[in-house]
Amino acid sequence: MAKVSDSTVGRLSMYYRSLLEFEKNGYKIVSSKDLAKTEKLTPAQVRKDLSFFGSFGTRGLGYPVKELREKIARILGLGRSWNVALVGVGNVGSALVSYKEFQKQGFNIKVLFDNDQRKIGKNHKGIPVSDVRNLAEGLKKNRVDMVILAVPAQSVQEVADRVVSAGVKSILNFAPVQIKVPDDVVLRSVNMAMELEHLSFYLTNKDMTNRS
Amino acid sequence: MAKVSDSTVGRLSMYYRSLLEFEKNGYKIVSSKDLAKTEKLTPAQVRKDLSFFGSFGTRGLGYPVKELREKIARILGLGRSWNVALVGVGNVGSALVSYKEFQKQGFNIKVLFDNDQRKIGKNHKGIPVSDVRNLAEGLKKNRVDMVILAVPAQSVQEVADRVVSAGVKSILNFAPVQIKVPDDVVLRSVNMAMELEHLSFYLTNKDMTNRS
DNA sequence: CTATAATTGTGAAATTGTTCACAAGCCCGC
DNA sequence: GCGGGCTTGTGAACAATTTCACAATTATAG
Repeated sequence: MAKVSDSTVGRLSMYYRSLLEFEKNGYKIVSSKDLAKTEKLTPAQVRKDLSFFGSFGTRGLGYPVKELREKIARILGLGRSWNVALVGVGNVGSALVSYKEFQKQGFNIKVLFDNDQRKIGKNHKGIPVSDVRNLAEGLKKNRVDMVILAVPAQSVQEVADRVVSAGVKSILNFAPVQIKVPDDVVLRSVNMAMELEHLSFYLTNKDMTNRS
Repeated sequence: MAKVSDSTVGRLSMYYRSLLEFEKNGYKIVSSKDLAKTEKLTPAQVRKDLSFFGSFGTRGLGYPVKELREKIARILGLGRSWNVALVGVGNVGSALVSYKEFQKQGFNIKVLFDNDQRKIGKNHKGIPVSDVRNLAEGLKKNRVDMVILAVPAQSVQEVADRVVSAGVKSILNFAPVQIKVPDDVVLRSVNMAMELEHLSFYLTNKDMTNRS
């Protein structure tokens, strides 16, 4: 199978959500054109993306909604439940714990870590908070697949290093700095400040841009 | 001036942060190589990105840290203060209000909107909460430049439409759906569920990927 | 004052990602 | 069971982005 780009994976998530919507509205079949329209893409893009993983449609007709959604779910690894840990029960961390979308997709936050003695040992929204000094132990005990980092910028690299040593292979970072991990660890970053900077860039330089 | 790609703008934000760090550590000059290393890019990429906006370095030497940081700040529109409104004072919205990074960069959340009568009229972390029914009015009164949407998925398009009619030209969306806005409005989206799906994709399909 | 070492700025080449265009295949009505 | 109308799947063309490679320029040491 050919290599798949990051953007294709991102779009798969979008198709998945669109398909849920179509399904809810009673559609049995959708065309690449339908899918493209809801996501502001071209039909060719949709077909090309899907073609990396097989051929799921019927010529002359379109794609069976339910089946395609299930196929994409399987591709994205949503068929199962993942054990997630979150480090840093501050404002952002706290919001993520309550973020319904995660549980809905099978991402179960099993354990929280913090360095604040007042939080350690208690439950936060029903999830136990452990001492971040026992990170490795806690990650292993809970068979954690993914770690979300919501710690301050200055400590995030150190925490990430310890997550990596504990053998976890995928990390989602919310601190506004670029962290470094070995090649076999998958890292995604959400940098909210950067997003606002994007906006201010566009407002400041209305011309010189590539927006489609 | 040539068109500038989205990825270039994103990297400018990264350079900006790196330069702040270099400056804090007393560096007066950095090379494209130094900048590249901290962000895991190639030196050529750094130079190419900067070259879209002018030539800021000295051959044989490198870039003056302070000056380059200031130039990038100006390019990104960080020299000034922006008026920001946030709609949806739930978990995510609440976390964003306390997010220090925003104020630090000149993004001032001036007003909050919600539809919960218990919140309306009160202050939330020092910022007044208005009724979302008075959105247009509130946006105008506060001369809002950017709106952050942290409302539930099912109502986000409707709210976005009203933000657009009120004349606001840039929106940062945190709801996990793709919303539609006219071409002259800049839209960025942060979809946290999608990020975890990315991770689970990579864990599920360790091969077939393009990760650098 | 010259040679040397370093590093930028930038066309050109290479790579990656997107769109086009069309053959192949399927459904449906007659 | 044949023809018309659609829509998929995909190689090829095109577009965008990244990397290469090197001339131009500067600082510095001798």
